[in-house]
Order: sequence, then structure tokens, then C-alpha cells
Amino acid sequence: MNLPPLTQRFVMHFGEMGSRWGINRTVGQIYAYLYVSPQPRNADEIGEALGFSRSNVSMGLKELQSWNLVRLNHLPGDRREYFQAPEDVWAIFRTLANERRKREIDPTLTMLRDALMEQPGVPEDLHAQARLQQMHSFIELMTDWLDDVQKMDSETLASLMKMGSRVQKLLEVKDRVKQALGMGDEGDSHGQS
Amino acid sequence: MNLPPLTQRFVMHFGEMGSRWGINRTVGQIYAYLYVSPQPRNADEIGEALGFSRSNVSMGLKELQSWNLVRLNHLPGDRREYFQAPEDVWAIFRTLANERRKREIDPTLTMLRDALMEQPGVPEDLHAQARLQQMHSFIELMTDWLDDVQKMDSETLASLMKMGSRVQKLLEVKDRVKQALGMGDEGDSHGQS
DNA sequence: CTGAATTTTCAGAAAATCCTGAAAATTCAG
DNA sequence: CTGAATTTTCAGGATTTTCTGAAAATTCAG
Repeated sequence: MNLPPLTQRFVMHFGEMGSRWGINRTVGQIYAYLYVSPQPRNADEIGEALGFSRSNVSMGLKELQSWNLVRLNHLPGDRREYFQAPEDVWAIFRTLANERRKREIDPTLTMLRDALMEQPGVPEDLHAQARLQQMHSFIELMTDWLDDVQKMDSETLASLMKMGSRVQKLLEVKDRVKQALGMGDEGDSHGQS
Repeated sequence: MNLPPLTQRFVMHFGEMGSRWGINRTVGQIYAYLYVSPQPRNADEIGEALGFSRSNVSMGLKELQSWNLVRLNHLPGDRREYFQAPEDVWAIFRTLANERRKREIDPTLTMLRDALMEQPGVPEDLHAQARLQQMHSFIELMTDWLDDVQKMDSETLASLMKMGSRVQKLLEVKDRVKQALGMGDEGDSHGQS
């Protein structure tokens, strides 16, 4: 591996963090390398830069593609495939959130839903089912919210996030206005815009 | 392993998902078992229920304790340690978010900050540094927001989340009011409540 | 204190994952 | 088509992680 110092540090870090993020070293390093690369890279360049075997790079890229984290390009007059990481960090985050949800949350949601349909056959399972219900409601609230939030554009999202807990204030104002107008609580749980 | 059917299904699922969540099967199953248990359990009960060796249970519990995901109790007249998972799913989520952040995000933030202090010595690193800057800003925005949001109580958070993308509307109203009052954009980026 | 009950540690066996080189498959210029 | 360039697959060796039983350490009732 012979990379410029900053790049190398970044690449190494992603490799080491890989295990905590549930990906392997190779995949982490390849992604990091593509993320900082000014141009798209082909598999040989990647293997060369990071010191991996050609086949390892191929598998790593396949993994990254399955995560939708890299885009595939072709250079005119060059048969090789060139890969790049999308530039917009917001877009990257959205992709990551979607993919992790698909892999790490949805299967659990399905399992919980199925388990909640069943009639507990033995008393010990009664408490268990109540606990599954709590978990299910919570996850559903989170994922529904994520769906909603994903619809907003990055700028809106950014300004909302910068408001931080001050949105709460806004909410309180809204409620006071409603009260004053004698509208009570509409119950708020979903209904189009 | 001899568990009631619903419990067993839940426990097995957490075991299998473990690898996707970056924990191992044992730890996932122990947590799932504690989560649905109506009372705290001691290590022998856990090992018995799940078919793990005593030492494996011990290590799994240590891991869960390091994540702050289980609480330790003592029963009167019993020397053994009894473990339970906190009941409130919101509290569990907060813990999880904090711990994952500590392990999976903070080290990267530190690395990025350090790398941004340095003067790129070679031109190729110039582009890399710009990319690190983008990533750093984004992560910082997210973690600052998370800090803010963690301060709210669960009910407030839940109602905000149920509003979903309709908060956006509220924001637009606020901006229109500001505009109408000739205040322009204050720049909004932080300042106390 | 003593020693039985309980928990923790840890070496190494078992299992899972990663990585490579060789071979197979695919792609496309000529 | 043909065959060289390129990518993918995959068996099995290398490495890492998980799990166990035995031993060590800790805790506390008597």
C-alpha cells in the first residue's frame, strides 16, 4: 500500500472500524479509498493501492454494490469498470439508512408481527407477547418516522436538525393556538399533510 | 433449550440477527431472553434456558453490562446475581444509541478532526481533505442533533415523530412569519432555546 | 478466618469468516 | 467467430471469533 498520508490514515481507520460496523476490513478500506478518490477507480487500481488480491477486490466491490454504495462507470475506450462513491454525504446517508433498515430492522419487524398474530399457548408466553408488542410499536413508530423524513430534501432536513430541540417550542406554540381556537387535540396520529 | 414457543422464536431470531447487529449469537439470545422474562434471571437459569456453558453466559453478561443494557439485582437471601433488561423501550433505545455512538461514531469523528488539522503535504491529499471535511460536518450535524433530541422526554419525542414530515409545514409557517415581520433569516445555527 | 457458593478468567478446541490463487465465465474489439 | 482482456467464482489455507471446561479468584455465611 502506497497512499498519500491523509488518505492512508482515513483508509486504515475505515478498515479497523469495519468490524464494529458489521463489514470487513477489505470492504471498509475499498469504500474509504473510493470516497476520497478524485476520480473513479478500476479494480486493479484499488487492489494495487490497498494491497489486496484481485479476487478480494472483486468480492468487496460486489458487496458494496449490493449496498448501493458505489456507482459503476465506464471510461471511453477502456473496457474496465470504474467505481466511485456518490459525492453527496446526505445521499450516502440515506442509502445507508435504507439498506441497514432492510437488513437489520425489517426482518425483526416481520418476525414480531407474525409472533403477535399468534395466541400464546402457555401462560409464560403471555408476558413475552406483551413485551414483543412494546418492541413492535416502538420500531414501527421509528420506521414510519424515518419514511416520512426520507421524503424531505436535505436542506429542509438540515435546518430542522439545526433547530434541534427548539422544534419542541414550535410544537407547544401550535398546541396553544389550537387550544385557544377551541380545537382540542386532533389526535395527530397520521393523516395526509 | 426448552422455552415456551413464542419466547423461543424471539430468542432464536435475536441470535440469528446478532451477526448483522455486530454482536454474537450468545449475547443476542441472552438479551432477548432477559427482555421477555417476567422476572430477573441468574446466570445458571440463563445458561440452562439457552443451553450455553456457564462461562459463556458470564462473558455474554459482561458484554451486555458494558453496553449498559442489563441491570443487576440481588434477591434477599440469595447470593447469586440476577439480571434484567430495562422495561422502557425508549430508555433501551437511548442507551443503544449512546453506546453505538460511543463505539461506532466518536472514534471516527476524532480521526476526522485530527486529519482536518493537518496541512496536506501532497496535492492528492487536498481532495481527500475536502471529502473528510464534508463527512465531518455531516456527522457533527447528526450527533449534535442527537444530543439535542436526547434531552427531550419520550412523550414529546413520540408526538414529534408522529407528526413526521408535517413539522416541515410548521417550519415554513415560522419562516413566513419571520419574513412578514421583516426579520429575515437569523441563521438559526445554534443559540440557546 | 474457613470453606462452600458463585463468578471470572483463560488456554485452546471448534466454528465462522476472510482472503488468495487458479480456473471458469464473460465481454467485446477486430 | 476468435481470442485477449477483464471479471467472477470457488476450494481450501489463513486468520479471527466464539465457546467450553478447568482452574483461579471472589464473595460471604457461619
